[in-house]
Amino acid sequence: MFAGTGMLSVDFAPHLSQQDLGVLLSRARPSSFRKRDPLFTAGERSQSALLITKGQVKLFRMSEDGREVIFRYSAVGEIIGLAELLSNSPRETCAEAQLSTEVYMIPRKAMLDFMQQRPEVALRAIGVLAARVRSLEEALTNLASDNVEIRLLRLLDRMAVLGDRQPDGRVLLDFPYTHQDVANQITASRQTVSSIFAELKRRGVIESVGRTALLFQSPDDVRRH
Amino acid sequence: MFAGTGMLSVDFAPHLSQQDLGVLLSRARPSSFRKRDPLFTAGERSQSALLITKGQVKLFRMSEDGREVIFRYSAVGEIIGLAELLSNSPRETCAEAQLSTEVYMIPRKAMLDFMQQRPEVALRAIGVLAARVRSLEEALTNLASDNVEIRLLRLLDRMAVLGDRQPDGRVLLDFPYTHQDVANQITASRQTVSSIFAELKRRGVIESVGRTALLFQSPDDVRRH
DNA sequence: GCCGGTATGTCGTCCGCGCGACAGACGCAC
DNA sequence: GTGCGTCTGTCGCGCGGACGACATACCGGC
Repeated sequence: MFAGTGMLSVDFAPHLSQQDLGVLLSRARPSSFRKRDPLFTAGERSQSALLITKGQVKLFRMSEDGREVIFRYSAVGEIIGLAELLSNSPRETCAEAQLSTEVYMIPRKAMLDFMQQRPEVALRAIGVLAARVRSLEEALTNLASDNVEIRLLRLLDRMAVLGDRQPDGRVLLDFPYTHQDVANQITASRQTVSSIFAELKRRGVIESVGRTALLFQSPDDVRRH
Repeated sequence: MFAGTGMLSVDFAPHLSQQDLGVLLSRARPSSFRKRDPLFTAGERSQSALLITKGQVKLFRMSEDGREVIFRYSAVGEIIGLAELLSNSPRETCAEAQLSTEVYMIPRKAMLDFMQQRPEVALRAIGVLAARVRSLEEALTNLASDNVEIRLLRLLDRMAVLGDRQPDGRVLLDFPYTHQDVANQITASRQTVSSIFAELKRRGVIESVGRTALLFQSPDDVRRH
Protein backbone atom coordinates (compact mmCIF):
# COMPACT_ATOMS: atom_id res chain seq x y z
CA MET A 1 0.00 0.00 0.00
CA PHE A 2 2.80 2.34 0.81
CA ALA A 3 5.27 0.87 -1.61
CA GLY A 4 6.49 2.87 -4.54
CA THR A 5 5.28 6.20 -3.32
CA GLY A 6 8.77 7.60 -3.30
CA MET A 7 8.30 8.23 0.37
CA LEU A 8 10.89 10.47 1.86
CA SER A 9 9.19 11.04 5.15
CA VAL A 10 10.71 9.24 8.09
CA ASP A 11 7.44 8.85 9.84
CA PHE A 12 5.05 6.14 10.81
CA ALA A 13 3.81 3.54 8.36
CA PRO A 14 7.09 2.72 6.61
CA HIS A 15 8.51 1.65 9.96
CA LEU A 16 5.90 -0.97 10.68
CA SER A 17 5.90 -4.53 9.40
CA GLN A 18 3.16 -5.43 6.93
CA GLN A 19 1.74 -7.70 9.59
CA ASP A 20 1.59 -5.03 12.31
CA LEU A 21 0.11 -2.62 9.85
CA GLY A 22 -2.56 -5.16 8.91
CA VAL A 23 -3.54 -5.72 12.53
CA LEU A 24 -3.75 -2.02 13.21
CA LEU A 25 -5.79 -1.23 10.12
CA SER A 26 -8.23 -4.05 10.77
CA ARG A 27 -9.67 -1.84 13.49
CA ALA A 28 -9.50 1.32 11.42
CA ARG A 29 -12.00 2.86 9.05
CA PRO A 30 -10.94 4.20 5.66
CA SER A 31 -12.20 7.63 4.85
CA SER A 32 -11.65 10.07 2.01
CA PHE A 33 -11.72 13.82 1.73
CA ARG A 34 -11.84 16.25 -1.11
CA LYS A 35 -9.44 19.15 -1.41
CA ARG A 36 -10.13 21.71 1.31
CA ASP A 37 -12.28 19.36 3.38
CA PRO A 38 -11.45 19.44 7.10
CA LEU A 39 -10.21 16.16 8.56
CA PHE A 40 -10.69 17.57 12.03
CA THR A 41 -11.02 21.02 13.55
CA ALA A 42 -10.21 22.71 16.84
CA GLY A 43 -12.69 21.94 19.59
CA GLU A 44 -13.62 18.51 18.28
CA ARG A 45 -13.82 15.63 20.73
CA SER A 46 -12.66 12.85 18.43
CA GLN A 47 -9.17 11.64 19.26
CA SER A 48 -8.64 9.15 16.48
CA ALA A 49 -5.23 8.89 14.95
CA LEU A 50 -5.23 9.29 11.18
CA LEU A 51 -2.89 7.42 8.90
CA ILE A 52 -2.56 9.09 5.51
CA THR A 53 -2.65 6.74 2.50
CA LYS A 54 -3.16 9.30 -0.25
CA GLY A 55 -2.90 13.05 -0.68
CA GLN A 56 -1.57 15.69 1.64
CA VAL A 57 -2.85 17.31 4.82
CA LYS A 58 -2.31 20.81 6.14
CA LEU A 59 -1.92 21.05 9.92
CA PHE A 60 -2.57 24.47 11.42
CA ARG A 61 -4.24 26.54 14.10
CA MET A 62 -6.38 29.61 13.87
CA SER A 63 -5.25 32.42 16.14
CA GLU A 64 -7.80 34.55 17.93
CA ASP A 65 -7.58 37.28 15.34
CA GLY A 66 -8.27 34.86 12.52
CA ARG A 67 -4.74 34.28 11.39
CA GLU A 68 -3.91 30.80 10.12
CA VAL A 69 -0.63 29.45 11.47
CA ILE A 70 0.57 26.44 9.50
CA PHE A 71 2.78 23.96 11.32
CA ARG A 72 3.39 21.50 8.52
CA TYR A 73 2.01 19.55 5.61
CA SER A 74 1.73 15.82 6.21
CA ALA A 75 2.27 13.34 3.43
CA VAL A 76 1.43 9.72 2.67
CA GLY A 77 2.63 7.30 5.34
CA GLU A 78 2.51 9.84 8.14
CA ILE A 79 0.23 9.66 11.11
CA ILE A 80 -1.51 12.72 12.50
CA GLY A 81 -3.62 13.48 15.52
CA LEU A 82 -1.29 11.97 18.12
CA ALA A 83 -1.01 15.15 20.19
CA GLU A 84 -4.47 14.82 21.73
CA LEU A 85 -4.66 11.02 21.72
CA LEU A 86 -3.45 10.31 25.22
CA SER A 87 -4.73 13.32 27.05
CA ASN A 88 -8.15 12.68 25.56
CA SER A 89 -8.60 16.43 25.30
CA PRO A 90 -10.36 18.29 22.49
CA ARG A 91 -8.45 19.04 19.33
CA GLU A 92 -6.49 22.24 19.38
CA THR A 93 -5.03 21.90 15.93
CA CYS A 94 -6.95 21.76 12.65
CA ALA A 95 -6.28 19.40 9.75
CA GLU A 96 -7.44 20.08 6.23
CA ALA A 97 -7.00 18.14 3.00
CA GLN A 98 -4.61 20.06 0.79
CA LEU A 99 -5.28 17.63 -2.04
CA SER A 100 -7.79 14.89 -2.50
CA THR A 101 -6.85 12.70 0.43
CA GLU A 102 -7.49 9.25 1.87
CA VAL A 103 -6.81 8.13 5.41
CA TYR A 104 -7.42 5.34 7.84
CA MET A 105 -9.08 6.59 10.98
CA ILE A 106 -7.76 4.60 13.91
CA PRO A 107 -9.96 4.90 17.00
CA ARG A 108 -8.22 6.10 20.14
CA LYS A 109 -8.80 2.82 21.95
CA ALA A 110 -7.44 0.71 19.10
CA MET A 111 -4.36 2.85 18.86
CA LEU A 112 -3.73 2.68 22.61
CA ASP A 113 -4.29 -1.08 22.74
CA PHE A 114 -2.00 -1.60 19.83
CA MET A 115 0.78 0.45 21.37
CA GLN A 116 0.39 -1.45 24.63
CA GLN A 117 0.82 -4.75 22.81
CA ARG A 118 3.58 -3.63 20.48
CA PRO A 119 6.06 -1.47 22.29
CA GLU A 120 7.95 -0.87 19.07
CA VAL A 121 4.87 0.89 17.74
CA ALA A 122 4.77 3.08 20.81
CA LEU A 123 8.43 3.84 20.28
CA ARG A 124 7.68 4.84 16.71
CA ALA A 125 5.03 7.23 17.95
CA ILE A 126 7.62 8.66 20.33
CA GLY A 127 9.94 9.17 17.40
CA VAL A 128 7.24 10.95 15.45
CA LEU A 129 6.35 13.27 18.31
CA ALA A 130 9.98 13.95 19.14
CA ALA A 131 10.64 15.02 15.56
CA ARG A 132 7.71 17.39 15.75
CA VAL A 133 8.94 18.87 18.99
CA ARG A 134 12.30 19.54 17.40
CA SER A 135 10.79 21.07 14.30
CA LEU A 136 8.50 23.35 16.31
CA GLU A 137 11.39 24.42 18.51
CA GLU A 138 13.34 25.25 15.41
CA ALA A 139 10.47 27.24 13.96
CA LEU A 140 10.15 29.22 17.16
CA THR A 141 13.87 29.93 17.25
CA ASN A 142 13.95 31.06 13.63
CA LEU A 143 10.94 33.25 14.13
CA ALA A 144 12.65 34.98 17.02
CA SER A 145 15.81 35.86 15.22
CA ASP A 146 15.31 35.88 11.46
CA ASN A 147 13.66 38.37 9.17
CA VAL A 148 11.09 37.32 6.61
CA GLU A 149 13.55 36.84 3.76
CA ILE A 150 15.65 34.44 5.79
CA ARG A 151 12.61 32.56 7.01
CA LEU A 152 11.51 32.15 3.40
CA LEU A 153 14.92 30.89 2.31
CA ARG A 154 14.93 28.44 5.19
CA LEU A 155 11.55 27.16 4.09
CA LEU A 156 12.85 26.52 0.56
CA ASP A 157 15.84 24.91 2.18
CA ARG A 158 13.68 22.45 4.05
CA MET A 159 11.56 21.65 1.03
CA ALA A 160 14.59 21.15 -1.20
CA VAL A 161 14.84 17.47 -0.19
CA LEU A 162 11.57 16.87 -2.03
CA GLY A 163 12.92 18.34 -5.28
CA ASP A 164 15.30 17.08 -7.95
CA ARG A 165 18.90 18.11 -8.11
CA GLN A 166 19.73 19.47 -11.57
CA PRO A 167 23.08 19.02 -13.36
CA ASP A 168 23.94 22.65 -12.63
CA GLY A 169 23.46 22.04 -8.91
CA ARG A 170 20.19 23.86 -8.64
CA VAL A 171 17.04 22.22 -7.30
CA LEU A 172 13.82 21.81 -9.28
CA LEU A 173 10.87 21.59 -6.95
CA ASP A 174 7.15 21.30 -7.42
CA PHE A 175 5.84 24.16 -5.34
CA PRO A 176 2.06 24.35 -5.58
CA TYR A 177 1.64 26.80 -2.72
CA THR A 178 0.14 30.25 -2.91
CA HIS A 179 1.95 33.19 -1.39
CA GLN A 180 -0.69 33.18 1.30
CA ASP A 181 0.17 29.55 2.17
CA VAL A 182 3.82 30.47 2.39
CA ALA A 183 3.06 33.51 4.50
CA ASN A 184 1.09 31.35 6.94
CA GLN A 185 3.96 28.92 7.23
CA ILE A 186 6.53 31.54 8.10
CA THR A 187 4.15 33.92 9.88
CA ALA A 188 4.48 36.83 7.55
CA SER A 189 2.03 38.82 5.46
CA ARG A 190 1.03 37.85 1.96
CA GLN A 191 2.34 41.11 0.50
CA THR A 192 5.76 40.77 2.07
CA VAL A 193 6.08 37.23 0.73
CA SER A 194 5.10 38.41 -2.75
CA SER A 195 7.63 41.19 -2.76
CA ILE A 196 10.43 38.99 -1.45
CA PHE A 197 9.69 36.34 -4.06
CA ALA A 198 9.87 39.05 -6.71
CA GLU A 199 13.13 40.33 -5.29
CA LEU A 200 14.67 36.83 -5.19
CA LYS A 201 13.71 36.31 -8.83
CA ARG A 202 15.28 39.62 -9.74
CA ARG A 203 18.47 38.55 -7.99
CA GLY A 204 18.38 35.20 -9.82
CA VAL A 205 18.17 33.15 -6.62
CA ILE A 206 14.93 31.52 -7.71
CA GLU A 207 13.18 31.08 -11.02
CA SER A 208 9.66 29.98 -11.93
CA VAL A 209 9.27 26.96 -14.17
CA GLY A 210 5.82 26.43 -15.60
CA ARG A 211 2.85 26.99 -13.34
CA THR A 212 3.89 25.48 -10.06
CA ALA A 213 7.55 24.54 -10.23
CA LEU A 214 10.44 26.45 -8.81
CA LEU A 215 14.12 26.28 -9.65
CA PHE A 216 16.51 27.55 -7.03
CA GLN A 217 20.06 27.46 -5.88
CA SER A 218 21.08 24.56 -3.73
CA PRO A 219 20.40 25.04 -0.04
CA ASP A 220 24.12 24.93 0.65
CA ASP A 221 24.66 27.90 -1.64
CA VAL A 222 21.81 29.79 -0.08
CA ARG A 223 23.09 29.03 3.37
CA ARG A 224 26.37 30.66 2.48
CA HIS A 225 24.45 33.86 1.70
CA MET B 1 11.25 10.47 46.71
CA PHE B 2 8.73 12.54 44.86
CA ALA B 3 6.17 12.58 47.62
CA GLY B 4 5.28 15.79 49.32
CA THR B 5 6.84 18.09 46.81
CA GLY B 6 3.57 19.75 46.04
CA MET B 7 3.99 18.62 42.49
CA LEU B 8 1.63 20.22 40.09
CA SER B 9 3.25 19.07 36.93
CA VAL B 10 1.45 16.32 35.10
CA ASP B 11 4.58 14.82 33.77
CA PHE B 12 6.65 11.73 34.16
CA ALA B 13 7.66 10.40 37.56
CA PRO B 14 4.35 10.82 39.41
CA HIS B 15 2.73 8.51 36.88
CA LEU B 16 5.01 5.57 37.51
CA SER B 17 4.65 3.01 40.26
CA GLN B 18 7.32 3.04 42.94
CA GLN B 19 8.40 -0.32 41.64
CA ASP B 20 8.77 0.76 38.02
CA LEU B 21 10.60 3.85 39.14
CA GLY B 22 13.00 1.74 41.20
CA VAL B 23 13.80 -0.52 38.28
CA LEU B 24 14.42 2.41 36.00
CA LEU B 25 16.60 4.30 38.44
CA SER B 26 18.70 1.25 39.21
CA ARG B 27 20.30 1.79 35.83
CA ALA B 28 20.54 5.54 36.22
CA ARG B 29 23.25 7.72 37.69
CA PRO B 30 22.47 10.56 40.06
CA SER B 31 24.11 13.83 39.25
CA SER B 32 23.91 17.32 40.64
CA PHE B 33 24.40 20.76 39.20
CA ARG B 34 24.86 24.19 40.63
CA LYS B 35 22.83 27.15 39.51
CA ARG B 36 23.72 28.10 35.91
CA ASP B 37 25.52 24.84 35.20
CA PRO B 38 24.63 23.31 31.85
CA LEU B 39 22.98 19.87 32.00
CA PHE B 40 23.51 19.49 28.30
CA THR B 41 24.18 21.80 25.39
CA ALA B 42 23.47 21.87 21.66
CA GLY B 43 25.77 19.67 19.63
CA GLU B 44 26.36 17.15 22.41
CA ARG B 45 26.18 13.46 21.54
CA SER B 46 24.79 12.18 24.82
CA GLN B 47 21.15 11.11 24.53
CA SER B 48 20.43 10.24 28.13
CA ALA B 49 17.05 11.09 29.51
CA LEU B 50 17.20 13.18 32.68
CA LEU B 51 14.73 12.83 35.50
CA ILE B 52 14.68 15.88 37.75
CA THR B 53 14.58 15.18 41.47
CA LYS B 54 15.44 18.63 42.79
CA GLY B 55 15.61 22.15 41.45
CA GLN B 56 14.53 23.60 38.14
CA VAL B 57 15.90 23.42 34.61
CA LYS B 58 15.72 25.96 31.82
CA LEU B 59 15.24 24.50 28.34
CA PHE B 60 16.23 26.75 25.47
CA ARG B 61 18.03 27.17 22.18
CA MET B 62 20.51 29.76 21.05
CA SER B 63 19.64 31.32 17.71
CA GLU B 64 22.36 32.09 15.21
CA ASP B 65 22.51 35.71 16.26
CA GLY B 66 23.00 34.78 19.89
CA ARG B 67 19.46 35.19 21.08
CA GLU B 68 18.30 32.79 23.76
CA VAL B 69 14.84 31.34 23.09
CA ILE B 70 13.37 29.73 26.20
CA PHE B 71 10.85 26.94 25.63
CA ARG B 72 10.05 26.12 29.24
CA TYR B 73 11.28 25.58 32.76
CA SER B 74 11.14 21.99 33.93
CA ALA B 75 10.38 21.13 37.52
CA VAL B 76 10.85 18.18 39.87
CA GLY B 77 9.31 14.97 38.57
CA GLU B 78 9.65 15.91 34.94
CA ILE B 79 11.82 14.14 32.42
CA ILE B 80 13.84 16.00 29.84
CA GLY B 81 15.96 15.06 26.87
CA LEU B 82 13.40 12.81 25.18
CA ALA B 83 13.41 14.70 21.88
CA GLU B 84 16.75 13.32 20.74
CA LEU B 85 16.54 9.95 22.50
CA LEU B 86 15.15 7.86 19.68
CA SER B 87 16.71 9.54 16.71
CA ASN B 88 20.09 9.29 18.43
CA SER B 89 20.95 12.67 16.95
CA PRO B 90 22.98 15.39 18.65
CA ARG B 91 21.24 17.71 21.07
CA GLU B 92 19.65 20.72 19.50
CA THR B 93 18.28 22.16 22.70
CA CYS B 94 20.24 23.32 25.73
CA ALA B 95 19.40 22.63 29.36
CA GLU B 96 20.73 24.72 32.23
CA ALA B 97 20.16 24.52 35.96
CA GLN B 98 18.07 27.49 36.99
CA LEU B 99 18.53 26.58 40.64
CA SER B 100 20.73 24.08 42.38
CA THR B 101 19.47 20.90 40.72
CA GLU B 102 19.68 17.13 41.04
CA VAL B 103 18.80 14.60 38.38
CA TYR B 104 19.03 10.95 37.50
CA MET B 105 20.72 10.45 34.19
CA ILE B 106 19.11 7.50 32.44
CA PRO B 107 21.25 6.11 29.64
CA ARG B 108 19.56 5.95 26.27
CA LYS B 109 19.73 2.17 26.14
CA ALA B 110 18.23 1.74 29.61
CA MET B 111 15.40 4.07 28.75
CA LEU B 112 14.64 2.28 25.49
CA ASP B 113 14.77 -1.15 27.11
CA PHE B 114 12.52 -0.02 29.86
CA MET B 115 9.95 1.38 27.48
CA GLN B 116 10.04 -1.83 25.47
CA GLN B 117 9.29 -3.87 28.58
CA ARG B 118 6.74 -1.49 30.06
CA PRO B 119 4.45 -0.15 27.39
CA GLU B 120 2.74 2.07 29.95
CA VAL B 121 6.03 3.90 30.39
CA ALA B 122 6.29 4.41 26.66
CA LEU B 123 2.74 5.74 26.69
CA ARG B 124 3.71 8.17 29.43
CA ALA B 125 6.58 9.42 27.31
CA ILE B 126 4.12 9.87 24.47
CA GLY B 127 1.94 11.92 26.78
CA VAL B 128 4.88 14.10 27.78
CA LEU B 129 5.93 14.72 24.21
CA ALA B 130 2.37 15.35 23.07
CA ALA B 131 1.94 18.01 25.74
CA ARG B 132 5.12 19.68 24.56
CA VAL B 133 3.97 19.64 20.97
CA ARG B 134 0.75 21.33 22.00
CA SER B 135 2.49 23.94 24.09
CA LEU B 136 4.96 24.77 21.33
CA GLU B 137 2.16 25.03 18.82
CA GLU B 138 0.38 27.40 21.13
CA ALA B 139 3.51 29.50 21.59
CA LEU B 140 3.95 29.76 17.85
CA THR B 141 0.33 30.75 17.36
CA ASN B 142 0.47 33.41 20.05
CA LEU B 143 3.69 34.79 18.70
CA ALA B 144 2.10 35.20 15.29
CA SER B 145 -0.90 37.13 16.44
CA ASP B 146 -0.30 38.81 19.79
CA ASN B 147 1.69 41.88 20.72
CA VAL B 148 4.20 41.83 23.54
CA GLU B 149 1.78 42.98 26.24
CA ILE B 150 -0.64 40.17 25.47
CA ARG B 151 2.14 37.61 25.31
CA LEU B 152 3.30 38.78 28.72
CA LEU B 153 -0.19 38.54 30.19
CA ARG B 154 -0.56 35.07 28.75
CA LEU B 155 2.70 34.06 30.40
CA LEU B 156 1.44 35.25 33.79
CA ASP B 157 -1.75 33.42 33.02
CA ARG B 158 0.05 30.14 32.52
CA MET B 159 2.15 30.59 35.63
CA ALA B 160 -0.83 31.49 37.77
CA VAL B 161 -1.52 27.82 38.53
CA LEU B 162 1.69 27.76 40.54
CA GLY B 163 0.62 30.70 42.72
CA ASP B 164 -1.80 31.09 45.60
CA ARG B 165 -5.26 32.47 45.17
CA GLN B 166 -5.82 35.36 47.60
CA PRO B 167 -9.15 36.15 49.31
CA ASP B 168 -9.61 39.13 46.99
CA GLY B 169 -9.33 36.84 43.97
CA ARG B 170 -5.88 37.94 43.01
CA VAL B 171 -2.98 35.52 42.65
CA LEU B 172 0.23 35.69 44.67
CA LEU B 173 3.07 34.10 42.77
CA ASP B 174 6.74 33.64 43.43
CA PHE B 175 8.30 35.07 40.30
CA PRO B 176 12.08 34.92 40.52
CA TYR B 177 12.68 35.72 36.87
CA THR B 178 14.56 38.67 35.50
CA HIS B 179 13.06 40.79 32.77
CA GLN B 180 15.60 39.26 30.45
CA ASP B 181 14.32 35.77 31.31
CA VAL B 182 10.79 36.89 30.59
CA ALA B 183 11.82 38.52 27.33
CA ASN B 184 13.47 35.29 26.21
CA GLN B 185 10.33 33.32 26.98
CA ILE B 186 8.03 35.52 24.94
CA THR B 187 10.61 36.56 22.34
CA ALA B 188 10.68 40.24 23.08
CA SER B 189 13.40 42.67 24.08
CA ARG B 190 14.38 43.28 27.67
CA GLN B 191 13.50 46.97 27.46
CA THR B 192 10.03 46.35 26.15
CA VAL B 193 9.35 43.87 28.94
CA SER B 194 10.56 46.38 31.52
CA SER B 195 8.35 49.13 30.22
CA ILE B 196 5.30 46.90 29.98
CA PHE B 197 5.81 45.67 33.53
CA ALA B 198 6.00 49.31 34.63
CA GLU B 199 2.88 50.14 32.71
CA LEU B 200 0.96 47.20 34.17
CA LYS B 201 1.97 48.28 37.67
CA ARG B 202 0.80 51.80 36.93
CA ARG B 203 -2.53 50.43 35.79
CA GLY B 204 -2.77 48.27 38.93
CA VAL B 205 -2.90 45.01 37.03
CA ILE B 206 0.15 43.69 38.82
CA GLU B 207 1.95 44.60 42.02
CA SER B 208 5.36 43.63 43.40
CA VAL B 209 5.47 41.94 46.79
CA GLY B 210 8.88 41.75 48.38
CA ARG B 211 11.83 40.89 46.18
CA THR B 212 10.52 38.18 43.93
CA ALA B 213 6.78 37.84 44.43
CA LEU B 214 4.09 39.19 42.22
CA LEU B 215 0.45 39.85 42.96
CA PHE B 216 -1.85 40.06 39.98
CA GLN B 217 -5.43 39.88 38.91
CA SER B 218 -6.83 36.44 38.30
CA PRO B 219 -6.20 35.10 34.84
CA ASP B 220 -9.92 35.10 34.16
CA ASP B 221 -10.06 38.84 34.80
CA VAL B 222 -7.06 39.45 32.61
CA ARG B 223 -8.51 37.33 29.85
CA ARG B 224 -11.60 39.52 29.83
CA HIS B 225 -9.33 42.50 29.12
C1' DG C 1 32.12 50.47 54.75
C1' DC C 2 33.50 50.31 49.33
C1' DC C 3 33.17 48.29 44.75
C1' DG C 4 31.88 45.59 40.70
C1' DG C 5 28.41 42.96 38.56
C1' DT C 6 23.81 42.58 37.50
C1' DA C 7 18.93 44.17 37.20
C1' DT C 8 15.68 47.84 36.28
C1' DG C 9 13.56 52.15 34.33
C1' DT C 10 13.21 55.38 30.57
C1' DC C 11 14.03 57.92 26.43
C1' DG C 12 14.93 58.84 21.53
C1' DT C 13 15.82 56.82 16.95
C1' DC C 14 15.05 53.94 13.33
C1' DC C 15 13.39 50.25 10.54
C1' DG C 16 10.95 46.01 9.34
C1' DC C 17 6.88 44.79 7.96
C1' DG C 18 1.77 44.65 8.50
C1' DC C 19 -2.00 46.59 6.28
C1' DG C 20 -5.12 48.91 3.11
C1' DA C 21 -5.57 49.83 -1.53
C1' DC C 22 -5.58 48.95 -6.18
C1' DA C 23 -4.27 47.16 -10.68
C1' DG C 24 -3.29 43.46 -13.55
C1' DA C 25 -3.13 38.38 -14.60
C1' DC C 26 -4.85 33.92 -14.80
C1' DG C 27 -8.16 30.33 -14.13
C1' DC C 28 -12.76 28.28 -14.51
C1' DA C 29 -17.75 28.18 -15.44
C1' DC C 30 -21.31 29.08 -18.42
C1' DG D 1 -16.89 35.45 -25.74
C1' DT D 2 -18.31 37.63 -20.59
C1' DG D 3 -18.01 37.51 -15.85
C1' DC D 4 -16.24 36.11 -11.38
C1' DG D 5 -13.10 34.48 -8.08
C1' DT D 6 -8.53 33.80 -6.79
C1' DC D 7 -3.73 34.92 -7.08
C1' DT D 8 0.18 38.10 -7.82
C1' DG D 9 2.74 42.53 -7.92
C1' DT D 10 3.58 47.12 -6.05
C1' DC D 11 3.15 51.42 -3.53
C1' DG D 12 2.71 54.36 0.65
C1' DC D 13 1.52 54.93 5.30
C1' DG D 14 2.00 54.06 9.97
C1' DC D 15 3.17 51.65 14.09
C1' DG D 16 5.14 48.29 17.18
C1' DG D 17 9.02 47.28 19.03
C1' DA D 18 14.23 46.44 18.65
C1' DC D 19 18.25 48.74 19.82
C1' DG D 20 21.71 51.86 21.79
C1' DA D 21 22.53 54.71 25.49
C1' DC D 22 22.45 56.07 30.01
C1' DA D 23 21.03 56.68 34.89
C1' DT D 24 19.84 54.42 38.97
C1' DA D 25 19.19 50.73 42.21
C1' DC D 26 20.31 46.61 44.36
C1' DC D 27 23.25 42.61 45.77
C1' DG D 28 27.08 39.99 47.24
C1' DG D 29 31.98 39.77 48.30
C1' DC D 30 35.77 41.44 50.72
